[in-house]
Amino acid sequence: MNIVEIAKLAGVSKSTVSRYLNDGYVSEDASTKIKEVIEKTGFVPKRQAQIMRTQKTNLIGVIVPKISTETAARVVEGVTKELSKYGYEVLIGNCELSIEKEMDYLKVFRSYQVDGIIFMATEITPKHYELMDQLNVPIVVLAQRVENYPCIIHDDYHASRDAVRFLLEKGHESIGFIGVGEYDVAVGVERKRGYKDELMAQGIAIDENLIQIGDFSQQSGYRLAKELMELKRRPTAIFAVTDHLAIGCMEYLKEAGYKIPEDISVMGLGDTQIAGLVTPKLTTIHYYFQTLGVRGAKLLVDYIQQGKSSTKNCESNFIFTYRLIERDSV
Amino acid sequence: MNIVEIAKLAGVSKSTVSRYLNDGYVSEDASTKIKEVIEKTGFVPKRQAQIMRTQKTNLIGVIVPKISTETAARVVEGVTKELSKYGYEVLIGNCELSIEKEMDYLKVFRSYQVDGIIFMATEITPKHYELMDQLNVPIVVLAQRVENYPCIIHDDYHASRDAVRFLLEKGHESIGFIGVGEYDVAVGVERKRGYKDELMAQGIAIDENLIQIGDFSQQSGYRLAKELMELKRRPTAIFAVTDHLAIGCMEYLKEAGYKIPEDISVMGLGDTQIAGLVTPKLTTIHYYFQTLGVRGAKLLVDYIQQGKSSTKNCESNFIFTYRLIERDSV
DNA sequence: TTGTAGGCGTTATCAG
DNA sequence: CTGATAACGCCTACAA
Repeated sequence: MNIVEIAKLAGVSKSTVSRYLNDGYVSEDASTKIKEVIEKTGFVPKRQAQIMRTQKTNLIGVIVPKISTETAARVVEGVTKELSKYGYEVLIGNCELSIEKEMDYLKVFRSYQVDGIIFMATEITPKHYELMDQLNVPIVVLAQRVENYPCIIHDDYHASRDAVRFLLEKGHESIGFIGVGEYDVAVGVERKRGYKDELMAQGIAIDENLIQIGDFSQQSGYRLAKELMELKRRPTAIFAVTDHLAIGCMEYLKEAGYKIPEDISVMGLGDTQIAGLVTPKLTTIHYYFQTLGVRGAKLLVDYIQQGKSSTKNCESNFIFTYRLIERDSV
Repeated sequence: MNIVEIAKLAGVSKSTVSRYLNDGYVSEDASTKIKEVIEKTGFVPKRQAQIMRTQKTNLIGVIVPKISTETAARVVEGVTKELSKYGYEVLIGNCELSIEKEMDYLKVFRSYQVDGIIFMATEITPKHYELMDQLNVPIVVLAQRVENYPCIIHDDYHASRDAVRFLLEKGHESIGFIGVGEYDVAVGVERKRGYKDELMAQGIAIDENLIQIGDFSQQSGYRLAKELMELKRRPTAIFAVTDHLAIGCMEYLKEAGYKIPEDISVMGLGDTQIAGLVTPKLTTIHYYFQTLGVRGAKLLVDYIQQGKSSTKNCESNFIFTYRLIERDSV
């Protein structure tokens, strides 16, 4: 069923049907006739053909590291919600933590001629840059700072400093750190930098033994907490760079018979759902992931509406604020 | 940049380029020449034009009630993972719990001529059926039983019975029930039916006071637990139809000074991430959401490969099993 | 092995 | 206000 058949049935030309569907610059007679036929047949114009003609897909590609991750899901929630306001559809690229897949989706999205791309990144390699540069479509990067492209991120450095300062103010001087590898700049580099800088700013020497690095898993938090507590000079508080790590950390501590926060304090970062559900409730820093998604989507839409064919060198980097949530683990 | 320009630069006809891109039935001379040009220009054939010609979009529409929900995210993880194996791209329809939006996406997906639809449903209305019937595309429904269409669901009825039986076997005879409205058949109807049937099967009379119905929120669990505990004839165990409700329930119980499971037992259903993280760890029933997504995707792909233009009356309903996870709350 | 020509379903331009 | 006609970029007979 296509526009020509509708035209035939309604006894008009296909241009008239097309006009009816778009500007509506059609006589009443023709209108009612066409309307009738369309309703009877359940005709819907094909987007592919429209796209072919107009070169506007109304498609946005969204790349996420892993959709079943709470943070990614929240970001996507925000992105889709905002985008649907503007009539965009979302092509989702779930990368299952594979960098190859990120590249693949970048390419696939190009072939689908998406109007724009939201890229929730973890690690950005030179190859990413190369691809992004030849993409010719507005791109907004989320949750990771990136050179030459607009990005929206949380202020990891200051969030981390604030967390440490909070612990310091509570009287802790020996603060263990559970982090992740530096390939992830936001989580691995910035949050560690915040930790160190805050300690130094308060005149406390960095004890490298207190700095433990693992991966993102809960087990990692568990294991590193053990390391920390088996040190001769044990910390009185532990700051983990994600809630997940903090939960793993608490799991070990509870098993080992420590009372939280009496014997040792624990602090996380991110304020995922579980933070308010564990016992004791985790003191952490709230990150506005959904809002991040909303803002990222809005920014992308702005670029598209400005007719930009690339956002390279559009260095409008937004840094999101955060909020310290005091619960029961410190 | 299109196939004609490439042809011109390579000194061949556009059909040769097209062949190079597809079957590859091209002389070596031409091949190397074309390859060179494509690499230099970074040309990528446009999907829209291909689709136009081939009428195959390689697009699958996925409708979810709310993507930031852990269950939905897990299902989508499975769906996207499986679909990407077969080279499909995913258009995501995040409905933010609005039935209108479900309809909208059904329509949008039709206009994009998706090759198939995965529909993670909550409530299915006659209007849904009407739309689905005229869609002319394979549809697989997930997590909700639906007439006339293939669907994959968890065995809510038996899961619920098993949960109750477990409680019974632990010596509880007065079991409170926290449920949700019947508009959601899987969660609202089936799980309640399981509860009642198991009690009756064991010769225990149904006490309607022990059956409390609310919404899906944690607060609902909290509030209904309160109702239950203020009853004259208090239950010694509570079965909540979702983990979330169970968590809310536990929250109230702990606040009110009850010891779990000494004073009262709590059981959930779903085994979301938090279940293993709360204190005490929640005894619940594990649901395989990601696998459900995988299987749903596979089934859809099968239908597509069979060339079905509709899955109406393809009543291949799969019922997924589940697993009772015994933790510390019973 | 290659090129020519036609068409997929729209929208946009331009006369009428 | 309406209709004919030419694209959009690709694939695919068919002929050479």
